[in-house]
Amino acid sequence: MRQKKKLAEAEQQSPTDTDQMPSSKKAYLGPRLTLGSQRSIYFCQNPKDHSARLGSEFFDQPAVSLARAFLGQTDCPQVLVRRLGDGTELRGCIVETEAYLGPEDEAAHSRGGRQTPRNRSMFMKPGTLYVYLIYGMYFCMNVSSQGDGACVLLRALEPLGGLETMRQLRSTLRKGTINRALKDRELCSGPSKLCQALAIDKSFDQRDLAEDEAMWLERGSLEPSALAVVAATRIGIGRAGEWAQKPLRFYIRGNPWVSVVDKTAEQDTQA
DNA sequence: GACCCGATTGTCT
DNA sequence: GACAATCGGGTCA
Repeated sequence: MRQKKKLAEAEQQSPTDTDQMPSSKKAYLGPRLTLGSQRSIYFCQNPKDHSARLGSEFFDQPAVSLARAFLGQTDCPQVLVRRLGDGTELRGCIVETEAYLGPEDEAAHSRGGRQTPRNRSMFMKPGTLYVYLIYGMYFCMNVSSQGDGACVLLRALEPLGGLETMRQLRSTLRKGTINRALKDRELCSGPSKLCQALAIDKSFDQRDLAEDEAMWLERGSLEPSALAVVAATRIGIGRAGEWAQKPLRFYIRGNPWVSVVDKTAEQDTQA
């Protein structure tokens, strides 16, 4: 497949990264905090390489809890790190997620307890990636959570590092003939956009986010966002009946990298 | 096999 | 806001 070939090429080469952190960040998240002695039970040391990597304990919680934990409901937004074949690291903090609860959830691929080769990773241990192809051309990335067939969809990232590489990956992989330069906020503001920006494809399916060498999660270092998380209905699941109405999408209020803003939900969850 | 649908995105009007 | 793109996976005969 052409797209797969491009991803393979991205693994091999990436441009020199000299980009800075987006300037609009401070406007809504306030000053950065340093980690200092801040540690949680989820914080683990990996002497091999990733000192701030989150371990498997972090992922071992129910889907709703994990979906909120990615956004830093109780501390700060977590950072997804992708290391390409040439050593380039792409970083972005998670600003939007959706929880899929498993067999009971009519919107989940595991509804009714369906277990197929495609969604097998939904039933694997918490922290396992579930990557699938949608509409024949896009990938979506989930992280399995506690609970059989339950997982969390990563919908949007706020890019923190490697923006020029992300821009190149997005421009190369996306559809359309007009090759205008993408704005920062167009890089990772959607489940498939972030997969393109981080060069994530089906080969990541069933990998363990707690152990993988090419991608991991780090404890974020921005200020806590406990009061800024909005709970809204999930996107693109109109046929899921009453489950389509449940507030299982979570995002950081006011964050410009969120894919879809729900003003009604924001009024219902006034900070 | 045949057929239908989709946890999306980008373009056009 | 409408709609096309594009194909793997699920379902059914």
